[in-house]
Parts: sequence; C-alpha cells; structure tokens
Amino acid sequence: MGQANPPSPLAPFIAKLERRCPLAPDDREALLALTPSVQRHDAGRYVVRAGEQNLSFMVLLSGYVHRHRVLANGSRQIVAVHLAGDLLILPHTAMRRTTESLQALTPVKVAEVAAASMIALSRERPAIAEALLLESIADASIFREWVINLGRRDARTRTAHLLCELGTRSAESDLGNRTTFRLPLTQEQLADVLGLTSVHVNRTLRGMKSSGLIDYGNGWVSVPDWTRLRKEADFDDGYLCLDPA
Amino acid sequence: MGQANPPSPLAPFIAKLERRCPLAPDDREALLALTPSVQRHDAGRYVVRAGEQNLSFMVLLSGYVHRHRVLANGSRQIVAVHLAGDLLILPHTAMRRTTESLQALTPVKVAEVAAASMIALSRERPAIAEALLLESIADASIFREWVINLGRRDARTRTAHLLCELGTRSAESDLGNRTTFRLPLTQEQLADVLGLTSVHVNRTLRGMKSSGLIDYGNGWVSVPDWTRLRKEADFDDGYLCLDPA
DNA sequence: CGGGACCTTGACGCTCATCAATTGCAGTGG
DNA sequence: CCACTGCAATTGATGAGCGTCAAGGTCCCG
Repeated sequence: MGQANPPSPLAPFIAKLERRCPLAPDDREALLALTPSVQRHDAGRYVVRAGEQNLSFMVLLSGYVHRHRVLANGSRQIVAVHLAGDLLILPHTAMRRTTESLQALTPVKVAEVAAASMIALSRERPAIAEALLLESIADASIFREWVINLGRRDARTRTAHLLCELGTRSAESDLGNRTTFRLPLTQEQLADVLGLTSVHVNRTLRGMKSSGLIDYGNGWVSVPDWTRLRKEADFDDGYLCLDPA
Repeated sequence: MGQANPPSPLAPFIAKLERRCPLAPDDREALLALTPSVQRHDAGRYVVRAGEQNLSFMVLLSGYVHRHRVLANGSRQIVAVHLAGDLLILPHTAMRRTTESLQALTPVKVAEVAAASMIALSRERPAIAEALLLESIADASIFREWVINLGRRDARTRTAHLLCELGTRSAESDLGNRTTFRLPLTQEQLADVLGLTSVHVNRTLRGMKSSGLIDYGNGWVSVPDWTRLRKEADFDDGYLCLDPA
C-alpha cells in the first residue's frame, strides 16, 4: 500500500498472479523488489531459440509472443500464444534446454530475472511458490484444451474456439474486450496454431465472416454475437482457471 | 534411511518425485508420514467424473488411468494416460470443478490425501512445493508435445510417437522395458488419444506391424528396433523431463 | 452355445492438403 | 507520383488421408 518503491515493471504480472492467488503484502513486496532486466525485441525476433539453455525466469510485459516447434519434416506447430502479463519461462524450466522457440509476434518487452534468484525467492516464500504452481496448473489446463481442440473439433469449430479463448484472455489481461481484440497473427501463423494450412484457415475465416460469426481484418477480431460464437465453438471458459481457487 | 515407519503406499510416487527433485530426509519423512486413504476401482470405472468437485490430492499407485473429455457433439478426446506413480490431481486442482473425467483402464489403486493438508504441507516445506511444481511443469510439457503430435503429424508418425512415449514412461516407472510394455487401451481408446477413428487406428497399427516396426497384440507392445521406431516417430524424450533439473 | 467386446476389412465420401495463380496493399526508392 | 518489391490474403482445381457405414470374424466368458 504505502510503499515508496519505484514502480516495478512486473506490476501487471503480479496483479495477474494475484487474481488466481492473492498474496500477503510482504510477499507482494518481495516480488516488487525484484529488479528484472527488461529486453525489447522487434516483431519476428526470437526471444528464446530451440536448443538454447536460457537461465532466466521470464515474463512478457507487453506485446504478443508465440511458442512453437519445428518438426523434422519441416512443418511447424505453435503450442502457445502468450499475452502481456503471461509467464514465458518458469524458474525451473529455465534450467533446461528446450526444443521449442519463443518468437515475438509484435514488438515486445520481456522481463528477465535470474532463475536462481527466483528459485531462492520461492523457497523463502511459500506463497510465491504456490502462485507459480497455480500458474503452471492453469497453463497445463490450456494445453489440454488445445489437445481437445486439435483432436476432436473440425476446422470451423476449432478456429471459433481459439478466438473465444483469445478474446477471453485478452479481456482478462486488460487488452480489450472479449468481443473486440487484437489478433496479431498472419493466417499462416493461425494455421500453425490450429494444425491446418493457411489456405484452409483463409476459407474458414471467410466462411465465419460471411455467416456473420465474426468480423475479421487488419489484425483485429470483433464478435457481433458472443453467445453464438461461444456456442459454435463449444467454448466453456472453465479451463482458463480465471477464478481464484 | 533408518526410519521405522510402516511402508507408505506413497513410496513409489515419492521415489518418482525424487528422480526430478531430490528431497532432504525430513521432507521425505514428511511425505511418508501422510496417511492417504487408498481406493480401488475396477477397469472401466470412473475415478473422478466431470463436473464433480473433488477434494483430494490423488496419486495413482498401480494400474492405468486415462483422463478425457466428452464434447458437445458426442466425441471424446483422451488428454492423458497415467501410469502407476503419476500424480492424478494436484492439491490446488482438487479445489475446482473439472470438465474432464478420470477413468480406470485396468483395475487401479489410488491414494487420496485431503487437498487442504497437502497444501498445508507444501506451505510448511518449500521443497515439497518445489517438487510439485516440477511435476506440473513436466505434465505441461507432455501436453504440449501432444498438441504437436495432433497438430502436425500424420496417423502413423503420431501413433509411433505415442508408443515411444508410453514405452519410455513405462520404463521410467519400472513397469517394464521401453521395448516391451503393457498397453491396456482398446483401439477405440487409442483412437480417442490420437484424434483418429478406431478403424483408422486399426489400419495404422496393422501397417506398422506388417512393416516390422512394432509387434502388437493382447494389450502388449514390443519394439524390435527402438532406433527405427524412434526415427519414424520423430521422438525425442527431452520433453518428458526425465533428468533432474 | 450364445452374447458381447473387440478386432478386421471393404467400399465410398468428405475434409482438408497441395499446387499454383492472382489480387491487394504497404513500403521503398527513383 | 509512380514503378517496383514483398508479404499476406484470396481463389480455383485436384487429390490424399482419414472418416463413415456396414459386415463379418475372433475370442472370451457365462
């Protein structure tokens, strides 16, 4: 409350953590007292490359990042789209080599804290460890939903579902309204999220547009009728774990 | 070491935790001192049903369990296959209603500890919280791999990849050798894992069999040439996070 | 011996991938 | 101001991979 600290760049991230897992004032102070280094990257730049061993706990401060893997056969699958406030790399994950890359979709700012100091902090303060665990659990829940989406929904439903998720998460991260939000992905990138080809994504989006499900263009989506989209998408936001446990 | 506790049913689970995250003796003792209740379920029975609010931290002691969701259109997607020693429900996950069900594939034994006491324990003992976080991170990594598998690999590669994963995990859980392991899933259940139909799974498996990639039958798989299977599957076990961080 | 899972196989059709142009648009330099 | 360039979106034609439907076949168990 009455602290005189300089404003931390991590503040939005902490706020997001606290939506799931409220922290005691001294735990919050401890997080705010971290002095992350802040990196900027242009759109298209890699934040972390596959094969690198990164040693930092990382948080996305602004912009959009995707996490993807390039397969032996040359195809690519995007496994996550990160919004401002998202955790990009957990402290323990930082210690190991990854086979996935993180790439900026827009100009981004990323905060980095040495993994070791984050681990030390969460050992001292159980509440912080707990908050990180909850983030990790929520992430895993999203990945499972993507498995379902890719496994058992057709192109249109699958696309609609992705848009519902991104709308909801954008709203949750104060990046707009769930019915009007930014979507800084090319159709080819959307295809790599959805396990489709860009040609088919194009046809699917145009189909959704022409039936009035969504309005789409220029990196933005707007949803005239949320209930209808939600129904077509078979979307239930429970898996996003938005309410505190 | 020299403790006189009665053998805890959790011992194999703890051993598995420690492979990723060694514990100090007193932390291990604290886990061993838990007195879980042990439930048995027959094959086919639900361990947890979608929509229920379960209040227990749960560990699979023996047998096989799958986690799945039934969609509005009636189709089903299995999002995880759990082996003995796996964590079924994390403490915090236990507090919320789930949209996925856990169902026994074989007769199983499941240990339950009240979520609240597990949360209390991990607040007292940072090392335990840390071990749980690592488990959760490893789970999430597996889910991402499944996203990749469903999104960008064809039926044969995808099936081969699943078999590589289950072989490796079986070996890791001391359920056999990665080249000869139990696979207690019907072809219809495999289809629900792989996002295919049972007819196509059948053809895929027979194809793999007839080209000598695998030997399959009666709930068991054996792999004549691991390197070959691994290559066809585009499998790299890094995502399983088997080495300690 | 009958019933019920599960596996197997064939015929056919639909989604979605592939290949290949073409269009639109923003940036860039003459 | 206008070619020129390059990336993304769009569209059409064709075909493959996988789904759907339907019919046995096999094995286990009561």
